[in-house]
Formats: sequence, C-alpha cells, structure tokens
Amino acid sequence: MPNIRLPDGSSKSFPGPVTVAEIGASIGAGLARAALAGKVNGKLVDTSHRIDADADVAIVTERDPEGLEILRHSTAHLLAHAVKELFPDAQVTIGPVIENGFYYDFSYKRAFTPEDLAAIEKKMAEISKRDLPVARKVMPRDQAVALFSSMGEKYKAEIIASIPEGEAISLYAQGDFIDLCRGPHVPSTGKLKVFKLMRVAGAYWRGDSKNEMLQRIYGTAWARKEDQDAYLKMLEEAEKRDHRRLGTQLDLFHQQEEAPGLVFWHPKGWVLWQQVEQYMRRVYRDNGYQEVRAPQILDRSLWERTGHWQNFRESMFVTSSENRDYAIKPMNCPGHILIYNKGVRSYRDLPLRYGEFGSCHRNEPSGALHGLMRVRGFVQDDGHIFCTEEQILPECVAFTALLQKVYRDFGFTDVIYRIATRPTKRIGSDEAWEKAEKALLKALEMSKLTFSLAPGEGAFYGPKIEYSLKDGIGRVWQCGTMQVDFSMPGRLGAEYVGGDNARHTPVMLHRAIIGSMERFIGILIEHYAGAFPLWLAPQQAVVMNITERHAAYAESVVKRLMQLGFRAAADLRNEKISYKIREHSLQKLPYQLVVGDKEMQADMVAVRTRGGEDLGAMSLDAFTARLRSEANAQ
RNA sequence: GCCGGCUUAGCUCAGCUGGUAGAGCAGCGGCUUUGUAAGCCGUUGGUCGGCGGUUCGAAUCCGUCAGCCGGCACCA
Repeated sequence: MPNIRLPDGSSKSFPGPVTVAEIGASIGAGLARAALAGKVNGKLVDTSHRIDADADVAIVTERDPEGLEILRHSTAHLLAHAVKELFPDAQVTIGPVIENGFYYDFSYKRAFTPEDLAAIEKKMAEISKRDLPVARKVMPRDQAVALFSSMGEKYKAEIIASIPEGEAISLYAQGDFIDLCRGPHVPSTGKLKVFKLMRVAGAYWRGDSKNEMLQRIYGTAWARKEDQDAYLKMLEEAEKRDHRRLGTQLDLFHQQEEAPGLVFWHPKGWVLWQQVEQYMRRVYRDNGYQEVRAPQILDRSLWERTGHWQNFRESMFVTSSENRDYAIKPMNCPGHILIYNKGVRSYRDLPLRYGEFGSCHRNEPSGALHGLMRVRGFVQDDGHIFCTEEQILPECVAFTALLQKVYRDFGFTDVIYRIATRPTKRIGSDEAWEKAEKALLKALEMSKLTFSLAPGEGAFYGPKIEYSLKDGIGRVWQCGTMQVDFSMPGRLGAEYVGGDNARHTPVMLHRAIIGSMERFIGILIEHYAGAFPLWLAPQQAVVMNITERHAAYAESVVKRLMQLGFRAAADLRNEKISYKIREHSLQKLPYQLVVGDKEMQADMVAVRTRGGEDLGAMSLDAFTARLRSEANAQ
C-alpha cells in the first residue's frame, strides 16, 4: 500500500506497487501524456519505474530542467538508432547531453557528410513517428559485455568492461536498437519531436589524441519548436558579432596567410588597442607596479635553466646565429627575473612588482588558431611579484579585487574562478607545490568566492588561479591568471637579503588580468558587437556637413573636438546626409553630428546617437560635457 | 597536430552534370548641393589560393601544399 506524496503536498494511496506513469495517469490525462520521467525521493527514474513503498514522487515533464535534459539524452539515442539503421556497420560509443543539445560519437569507416546528416535527421523523424516504446533492462556486467561483443560493438563492450565487476548494467531498447545507458529516458520515441543535427566533427576516442578518431555528430533538441527557433536565431546573432567579421567590417585588423596566427592592426583597431593598453598602464601605476621591458630573443642556455627548453620546447620559435641558439620568448617571467637580479634586493624591497606589456610568441598547433582568440604572437599585461611566502596571501587577495574592478570597468560583471593544480609534467618539489596550492585556495576563500578545482591543469612551474569572464551572450573566456612559483626564481638565482642578514630565494607570482591583449580585444568586440562604449570607441564622433558651404564649419568643429582630446573626424563627401548617417551607423560610431545652415549660424551641432536618437541642436560645450561624463562612466 | 569542409573582384556572394568568369556594394568619372539609415548615369577591376596531373579543353575532375572555418587534442 504505497503512500505517494506529491510536490504540491498532497498524498495518494495505491492498493499495490505503482509505476510513475500510473501515478501521472491517476492525476490527469494531460499529465500522463506529458510525463517524460519521474523523480522518486529526489532520484530521476523512468516513467515505467515501479514504486512499492512510500515515497515522494514528482512527474518530470518538459517544463522541468531535468525533463529537457532527458529529452536531449533520448534524442542522442534516437540519433544513434537512426545511424545504426542507415549504416549498420557503424559502431556506437558515447552520446552525452551538452549545453543546448547533445552529441554522439560513432566509429565508421568514413566520415559522415552533410548529406548523410540530412538523411539521418530524416530517419530520426521517422523513428520518432513510429513512437517505439523505450524499455529499460538490467543485466549483470559480464553478460552485458558478452552481448555488446556479440553485436560487434567493441567500444561499447570496452566501456562496460571498465565498470566494476559484479555491478548491474542498465540497457535501453527501442525497437531493434539497444544501448548501454544509465538513463532515465523518455517512455517512447514519439516524445522526441524538436531536434536538429548541427554538424559533424572528428573527436578522439576517450578524448585522447593517441587514440583513433571517431565521427562526432552534434545536435540540438528542445521541448518546443519556438525554443529551438530562438536558439537558432541566437546562433545567427552570435555569428553577426563574430570578431573576425566585425574586424573586417569596422576595419580594425586583418590576418593573412603569410603570417598565420598573427595580427595586422589597422589604424582604428590600434586606437582601440591603445585605449586598453593606456588604461592598463594606469592600473599598473596606481597599484604599485613598475613598468619594464625585456628583450624578445634570449639565449638557449637561459631557457635550459628555466626549464622551458625541456618542458615548453615544442611551443617555442627558435632561431640561431653565429653558432648560438636562441628562442623568441614565450613568456615574460625570465626577463623580469634578470631585471630583478641586477642589484642586491632587501626584504624591505618586497613585494617588488614588475609589469610589462610583454610581447610573446608561441608556436601553437595550426588547428588551435582562431582569429584573435588564439594567436601565435600576443601581448600580455604580464606582471611578476617578487615576495616572501607570507606575502603570497595578501598579494593574491589584493590582485583578485583589482581584477574584479578592471573587468567591471570593461563591462564584465560575471567572473568564474578555478584553481588548477599540479600537472604530471612539472618542476619543483612536492612540498613546494603543496604550499603553493594551499595559498591559492586560502586566497579565494578569504575573498569569499566560490570556485572549482581543475586537477592537473597547472603550469609546469606552479599552480594557478584561472579567472574567466562571461561575455554579453554568455560565453566564458579565461583571461586572468595568478600563478605561484617557488621554482623559477631559484633556478635563475634570484635572492634577497632577509632581516636575519642571510640570503633567501623570493617567491614569484605570475599574474595577468586581461591575459592576452589580442584575445581580450576579440572578446570586447564580440561583447559589444562592435558598438564600443565611448571611452573605447576608435572614433567617437563624426561631423557631417549638409552641403559644401558648411564644410569649413564642420572642420572647425572637428578641430575643436580634437583639441579637447576627443576622437573625431569630418565627413565632407558630396553625399546626402541620410547616406552618410547610414554609413556611420553601420560603423557603429557613438555620435553623429550634423551641421547645416541653422547650426552654423548658431555655432551649434545637431547630435544623433548611435541608437538613432535625435538629441537636437546643442552647443559644442554642451556636447563635450556630455562626452566627458560618458567617457568617465567606465 | 588529427578528422571533415571551404578558398572566385577591396567586401558579400552566384557560377547545374568540364566548353577559358558574373551580381550587389565599395572604388573611379560625371550629374546632383543634398536636413537624420542607400540620389542618378557611366566605368575600372579577377592568370577563380599555390603547384602538378587527367582532358582537345579545368573555376569545375584527381593529387599535393598552404591558409581559413567547424570540432577534437592543446592552451593566454
């Protein structure tokens, strides 16, 4: 006589064991139809799950977040089912739910083509229409291994074989298709109506580049058609603000074949760059950093001492001259230590903070390059803090606060924190790693932040905090970093004289806020969709004349604006004003000033904002006051 | 680096199964002197990513190299 408590607080008694589906039906026909799964005492189960004792039960529908996940997961199975029907000798592997959809990896003798994708999608719709019941079966592990081996599914058999012996394995069957899965799944394929296959791509078996490459099919799935349409629309919008596309449209930068992974900054892009750089220079200055500049090319022997030659060789560009080998610097830290080493340092000098807009080159794998986001030559807002062990904590706490302020100034409020710990390929003693990892942990705890751990993802010389920001359309970018390094200063002989008059090795903190200038500007472009806030905009205002007789006045307005430090230019072309407005609107200029007879006579400007708002005529003083307050709002 | 796709004028893109290239915008010339998102007419411009091959003939088919795009692996 199970007594079932429902989410609304009511209870229902049943004469005997009852399934989730039956509970749904007892409440109403609509709910029974909508039921995708159940939640029994907080655990997700199939609608066919039988309950024989008192329990809290909720019917999961597409309105629940879990319901959507189940829909997507079942759609991944639907995809695998369709592929097996069309390509019986393809082997299935795994098919998890991801953000906005799912994927499924197959092993097949050739790659799937876009035409295959269309056919598979059609077959999926067909199987959905058949409305096949999805049935859960449980069998002992060894029996499951044998079953999948006999079906020729060697990947699946391998997955099951890695599950501890003696555990029961759940399988799901729909029609002739059977797959290993923890579940739960929708009760029948007919529930899967809104989905779309997005793309095919290669992916390594078990995520290891030493393994064979599988064929991955990505798809998206939703509860309602409108949701999917909205998602596809969002993707289109994201494409429109792609920094590579806007970089061309707004004439900010370009890249070309002769310099893969490198950037040609055009005049407007370079103005944007300088706004960011000068801002960061003030950040250095106002927070106790001294700006320095180290050489680009350093002798091999130095890189051997730092460990780069042994640990970072494949990422370095090397060159040679007169029987000496050199590497173009991939990092700025050694240079800063060499500067530190010139002169005797006292404990009274610590913490000593150096900052550099350090130009680095790394020979990234060709497949990793991606516009400004992943390049081979980049500039870091790179700082190194030489300090004592006791100073690590306060420095990390202060840095985190500083980073938050900088991100806010650029318009990013959402920051994600991760601590990356020791990797297998590393230098330094385990005790040193232990201390360093502890310090980072404590710093974030003191800053009262929630963070996650990334085991094994630290740099080879030390663990790090990774600071990521979320942009305007929800994408996450890692930019900032704070790395504790107990090794490098010792390797390069850095020391300071302590209060005990003895020599000690300082700890070095590697830190960056925006990370790579290139990447950060790419993020800014996409975050603002090219419509930069006034203080960043390459050009802040354009002055347009109505006809030739206003040209001289327009130029005088531009001159006055520029003398006040604003970035303005005149557009005196022989075109209609609406034509000019259109062009500058597409260029996303913050302000467009129109000058004709009325304005000229009154020494005014007619102001139009980027949003298309007509602010009417005003004096230049009134306009520049507006600019000034807006530019300082940052 | 790996898997797949793509590469045609400054930009965005047509060009079916092979018969030596086309549009819009931009540019240039002229007309127009213009009041808040495209005025009119004319016109220049490409050894179709590079190299090789098949063919009477290649932007189109094949091979190869490069770059880019989407993933994977790697990473600021």
